[in-house]
Amino acid sequence: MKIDSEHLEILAAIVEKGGLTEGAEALGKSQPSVSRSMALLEDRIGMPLFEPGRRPLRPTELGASLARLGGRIRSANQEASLLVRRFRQGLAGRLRVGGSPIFMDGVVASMVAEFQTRHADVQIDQSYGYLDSLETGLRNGGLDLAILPLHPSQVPQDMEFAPLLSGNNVIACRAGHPLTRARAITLADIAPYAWIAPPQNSPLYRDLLRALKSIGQEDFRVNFSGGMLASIQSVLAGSDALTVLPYSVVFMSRRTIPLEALPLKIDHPDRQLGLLTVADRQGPPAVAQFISFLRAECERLQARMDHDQQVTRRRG
Amino acid sequence: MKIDSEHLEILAAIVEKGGLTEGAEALGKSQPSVSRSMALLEDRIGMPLFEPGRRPLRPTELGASLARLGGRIRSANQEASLLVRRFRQGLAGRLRVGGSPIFMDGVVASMVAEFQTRHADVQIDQSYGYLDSLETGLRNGGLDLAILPLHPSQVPQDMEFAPLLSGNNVIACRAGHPLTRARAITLADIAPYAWIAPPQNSPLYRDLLRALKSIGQEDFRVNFSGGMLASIQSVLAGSDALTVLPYSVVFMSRRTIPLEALPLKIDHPDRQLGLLTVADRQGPPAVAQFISFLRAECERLQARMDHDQQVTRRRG
DNA sequence: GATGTAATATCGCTCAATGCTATGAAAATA
DNA sequence: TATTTTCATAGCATTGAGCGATATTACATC
Repeated sequence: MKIDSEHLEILAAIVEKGGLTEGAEALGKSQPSVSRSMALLEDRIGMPLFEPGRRPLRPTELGASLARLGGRIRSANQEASLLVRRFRQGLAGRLRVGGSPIFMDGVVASMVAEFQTRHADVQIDQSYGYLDSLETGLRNGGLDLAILPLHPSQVPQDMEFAPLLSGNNVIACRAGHPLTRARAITLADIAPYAWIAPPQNSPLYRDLLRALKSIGQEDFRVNFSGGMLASIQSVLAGSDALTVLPYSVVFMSRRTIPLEALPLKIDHPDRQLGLLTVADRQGPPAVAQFISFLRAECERLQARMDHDQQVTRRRG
Repeated sequence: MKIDSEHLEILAAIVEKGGLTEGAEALGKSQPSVSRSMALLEDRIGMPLFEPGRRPLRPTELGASLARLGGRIRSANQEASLLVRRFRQGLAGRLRVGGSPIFMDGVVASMVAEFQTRHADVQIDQSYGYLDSLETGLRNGGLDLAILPLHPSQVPQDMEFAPLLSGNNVIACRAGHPLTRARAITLADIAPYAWIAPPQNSPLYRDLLRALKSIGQEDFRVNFSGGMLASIQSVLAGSDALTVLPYSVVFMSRRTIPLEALPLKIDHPDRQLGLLTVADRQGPPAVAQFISFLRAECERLQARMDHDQQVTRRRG
């Protein structure tokens, strides 16, 4: 025999409030409605739930026991309502974000930290990849969101790209690197130093090649490769090696890792770091929350970077 | 916004069984029914519960979370069903029993112990009283059952009395008491010994007076009064005092307390120890269980007592 | 790919349950 | 006893659950 959970919840409210009328009020129902519900329940289980002929309706032993269970049901139900509300507001849920490694590690991760301090119940699953894998991830539903540098022409069919930051790269080195003391840097100045190479298949690696080509350096020596950002930062900080990084990454790293960008104009690709999403799919609300958060954060970051560059330029 | 608990239960079943069809089967409902229920729930909360376009229907993050809560509701509901079933069979519940002190302590308590080893979930609230207080207790619903010695003419209006044991009293003393060695006891033999008196307002006290009168002893000395059975037993066992007790109490006590009944015919009242209940009220099923249990136990006890008395008589 | 199979969604229908207001009955309180 | 409070019942409209029949869609297998 299956008992209607709704009935148990009503019973719990009545017992808790100490009377049918008050219970009905607490439930937002009319008194006759709950009265009839209880009569039906008593009929079904074939036993009295309330002591007969007592006016402030008092439960029998069985009624009290069932009310306890009804209370458990009620609390589970309330928790469910709460959960739904939080999900709707994007304050709970899971979020699968994929992106290019350097940018995710160097910029996005700290924003994730900030986001999670505000929305503690949003779980973020991060993964790494470049355009191809991210695109398929978005298409098959394995990703809600991709973050990567992209040229407008590269945006796949049926997808939307929202720029977050300018994608210009710089040549990075440790703070206090000999080259930072030079007023104007020539090809000959750079030649002696070894390079840290990003992953071979990364756009950043192609950027490195292009950048060096643009300043006339065709031949270069690589002394470290294959590392993710944390490794690159360590090698960079502990040696005189050079590498190519998005300016935003260098900028964000300054607090903890003493890096500098060489004041050297390099040919940077016409790309922007941004968000790639499937066009007509909004996914869980937490995605929208995260996106708007990211945009706001990046806007602030961009402003700080612009301001910083102006100051540097004026000084230089 | 209130979520239908039934929907959460259905969701839990679907997620647990890994598919809508199997979930429906487990719930004993048709597949279209649960499909529509889920569609309705999705409509209400305004968010998808299942990943779109997956054929062995897989829950979204939200769906899985709600399913967990649905599981809690389901288990509470099942527990409720179980509870009702146990109540109906009299295997659970609360039982308020009142009775005359000596008999409750000396006979009923050990039967309660036996009853509870079989029906662990029946809680028994025992109280003490005599006819008047027991009757009002039964009438106002404070008692489910009364156990006391009663003469048929004393049975109140609208109540039923079911005899359990013969109510004859005996003069009790410690085993090895000097009087037990006498072949025939005379009034002069008894005269020197002090008496333990039951409570002044108890029927047993009146029985004591009557018994002594019947054997011609008008004057007697009381050296202990006011004690409940455990005290009486201790005083009895540790001294040469005498008292009047129902034979059944002496009989039941023999195992632990070495008592004997004097082979002396006393005028015992025409009463029987039995159950008093309100006529047209069956109360909780546990009452019926307990009553039938008591009757069986007392029948066995009566048989043992009869047998024992025959043997004693033959020997004596 | 094409096709067959299994899983799910939709439709049309009936019936049970819930909702309300109005009102009656009974217990508690004065 | 009179009055108030509290619960039960009646009547009626609406919603949702239930079913079978059937359409649709994803997955599997060739």
